Amino acid sequence: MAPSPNTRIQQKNRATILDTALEVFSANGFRGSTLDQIASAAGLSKPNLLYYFAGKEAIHAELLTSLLDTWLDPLRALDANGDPVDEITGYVLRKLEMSRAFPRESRLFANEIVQGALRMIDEITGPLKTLVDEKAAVIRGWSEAGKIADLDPYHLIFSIWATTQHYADFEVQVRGILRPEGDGHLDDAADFLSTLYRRALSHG
Amino acid sequence: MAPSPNTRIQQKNRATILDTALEVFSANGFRGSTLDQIASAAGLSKPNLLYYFAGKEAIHAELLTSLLDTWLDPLRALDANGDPVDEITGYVLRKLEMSRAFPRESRLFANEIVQGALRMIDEITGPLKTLVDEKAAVIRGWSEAGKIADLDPYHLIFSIWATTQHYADFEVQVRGILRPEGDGHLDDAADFLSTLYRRALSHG
DNA sequence: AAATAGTTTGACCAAATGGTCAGGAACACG
DNA sequence: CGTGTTCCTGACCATTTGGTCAAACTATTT
Repeated sequence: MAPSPNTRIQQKNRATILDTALEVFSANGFRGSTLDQIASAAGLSKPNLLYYFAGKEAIHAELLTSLLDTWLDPLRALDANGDPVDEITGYVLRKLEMSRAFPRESRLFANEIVQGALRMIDEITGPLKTLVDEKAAVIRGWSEAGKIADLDPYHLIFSIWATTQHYADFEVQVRGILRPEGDGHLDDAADFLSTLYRRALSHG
Repeated sequence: MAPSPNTRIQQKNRATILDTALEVFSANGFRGSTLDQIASAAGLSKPNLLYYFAGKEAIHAELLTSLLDTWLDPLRALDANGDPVDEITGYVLRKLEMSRAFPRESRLFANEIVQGALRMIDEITGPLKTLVDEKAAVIRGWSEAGKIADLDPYHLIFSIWATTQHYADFEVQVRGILRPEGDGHLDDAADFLSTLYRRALSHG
């Protein structure tokens, strides 16, 4: 089990391990990553790594649970009292910024969910579903009040997840086709997506 | 190496192996799948499996190359001479049907691309990019002729890939939130997506 | 039926991998 | 300084896994 004290060394090494593990897991998936790989990339020996974490699963689990919260912040910020179209396009842009700033986190989740989300299913059917249900109700309210076009709110949210996370999860493909330098293509994506949703949501 | 003859037994067993391997690889990723797993699921012994294929990589490679072609058919069918909005929404719906009919293929690719597409990078920067460039030019032509709204054609194509494949790749998440029985939610997705793109593309 | 070609398997192997453990090194503190 | 605690490591282990091989078995052909 994890050591009880919380010294400077503990904090530093645990942080290093988690950051390195995020790098490795997001690039290779859980089974594609090895403890040796994580340990050596973190500049630690394998036994030392296992001094800080109970095992491979424990590191992975800690990453998943600690990062999911941050991942959902953009949706939480969707404000029922704001301007409907601005709120939704704002959500789109915040989510896209997450893909720019935290591509590793996005791929960590993508790896997990594509393979059946064995280790996340409770989070999905629990807190995630609750949050989505709540925000979907808000969006449905806007539709029914005639403030935005009539679109299924759940599928709207799915489409926002899909289009924004695509730039992180499928980055290699995007880069292979656009051949961009740096991440300027994400600015184009921001233009495209805000136009797409603005046009689709606004009443003609 | 693979045996040269092409007997009935060969055809049957190779087909069985490929189908089983698709099942296993798409559910667990390359490194998450084992030869024993594939062999026993296919009802064969491991050495017998390796009588038909040179190795794990060979099976995986054959799946990737042989399925990519089918995967791109919907985009190939986009017709420069058709009605622009109908062509694009038709493409969206064909792609969504692929997610319904071939979710395993979708997840096979998703697994691969999320992890850097090491084994597919040539296909991406080659044939795939060529096809996308060609169709993007068609769409750009429609924009410039004022037949559809002015939207970046590359990001439009990315958004179509993202939104449609989402239902296959992230199926667990979609099901966790919608809790649908069967695949009726894909009909709702079809409605949603055709409305979304129709509204965004149409003028006025 | 004999000969040939094609198919299947049990036994085996080397490498990789997650994990353990006893002891040593570094550190904190009275 | 001495002592207890925290941190780190080399050596080791069991299991898994991709792959091999010789031998046996089953078609197919002549």
